[in-house]
Amino acid sequence: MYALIDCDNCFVSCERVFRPDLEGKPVVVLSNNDGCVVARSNEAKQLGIKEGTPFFKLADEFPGVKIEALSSNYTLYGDMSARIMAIVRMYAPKVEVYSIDECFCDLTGMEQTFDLKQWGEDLAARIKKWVGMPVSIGIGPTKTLAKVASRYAKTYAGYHKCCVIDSDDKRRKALSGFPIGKVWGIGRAYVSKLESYRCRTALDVADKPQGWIRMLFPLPFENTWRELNGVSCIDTAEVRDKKSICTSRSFPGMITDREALRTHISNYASRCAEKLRRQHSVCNIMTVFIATNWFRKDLEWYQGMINVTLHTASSNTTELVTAASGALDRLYREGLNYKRAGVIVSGITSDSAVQLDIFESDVERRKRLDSISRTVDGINRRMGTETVVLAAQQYPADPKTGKAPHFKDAILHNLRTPCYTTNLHDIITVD
DNA sequence: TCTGGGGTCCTAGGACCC
DNA sequence: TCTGGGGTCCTAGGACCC
Repeated sequence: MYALIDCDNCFVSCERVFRPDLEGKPVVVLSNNDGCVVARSNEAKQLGIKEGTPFFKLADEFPGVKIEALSSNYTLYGDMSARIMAIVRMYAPKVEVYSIDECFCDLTGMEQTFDLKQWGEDLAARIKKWVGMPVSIGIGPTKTLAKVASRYAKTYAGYHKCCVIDSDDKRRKALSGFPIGKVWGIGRAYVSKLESYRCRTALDVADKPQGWIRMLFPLPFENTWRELNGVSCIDTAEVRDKKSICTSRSFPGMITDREALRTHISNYASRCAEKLRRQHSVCNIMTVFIATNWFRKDLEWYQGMINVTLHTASSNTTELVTAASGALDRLYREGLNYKRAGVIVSGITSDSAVQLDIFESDVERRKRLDSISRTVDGINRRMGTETVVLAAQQYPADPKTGKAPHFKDAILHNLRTPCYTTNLHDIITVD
């Protein structure tokens, strides 16, 4: 059996722990640059606010409605998430953190000693009490069915935050009331295809013969079908190294200047290098892209993407920033208004087995650069991110303060709440 | 005026090889 | 007139997830 522990409206609930005044109100949390709605409270969902709605459209779409909007505060959400996962690990031996707001537990063998329904209810109550986060727990013989169960636990108060599917009767009953589009692994495109075959509920799909599924759908869909029928085939993944790592941003305004773009690209490359080193990896392919604003139909649209192959796989900041900077020069076109850019690294392997380039002329230089990057990581860990950066990463100084702004401040977040749990200056006071 | 960021896997098609 | 069969690698794009 598998359990899925899923936070209810995670980002909104994190904020409400420290802002009880937000209880009962429609609350939304916004993406970077306060762009789109990425999380909604139940009240906001009931109003009909859709995920992904641009923030600036909310006022038009819901005139006269008071909606509380907050910038996203990933430092806070990440810390709250870590606390929740720590509690789950006290309850189950095998935990797979699936995303910031959910995790799977492999409950194999626990059925014999635990009443799983009670186990789930206790865990949900514990998380609520210790962290303040409401969670819903679904338990079933496959991960997909655990997901189905968690949705029932979330929707109906009668389940006391935990729903268990532990018999074929319960499975069929749960699936017969479950819209096909809510099934894990079935998105928009499959829904319209399935509907054309009169499949509306999850049970309609589950009851189709395997040959029919195989003929009409790609391979991964067959796994979903099996899982709906109680055959587990999505196993608990151990924590794996990333196969690709991306750092990209949209800009608050638009950028035309090549050097301003270069500063951003350098920071993305540097951040990718950090992420690589954190998982003890190196990469030998780098993709750099820049794009203008897709939504501005009045301006020229351009999207450019370039792959760079590194002769020797690397994770040091200097080499990756140099590569990215060179790519930018090949991509850049004069006179355009750029809105988005990013760096993706792939061809990722372990840093313990780097194949050196036969023509590498200066192996010592490479070693020095790697060692500098490791030292900088250490300083930034102790003293705060971006304490030390390459000159290429530095933004022009603010004329008023004389200080160079940080990369992390290059995005807008006007409605940001404090980092209550990670910054001593932000700790809440009680009068 | 203002429209996010980070992943995975699969497939189709083209270039190339024998 | 009639033009095979078997691969690899790469890229672009689409599907899905959070």
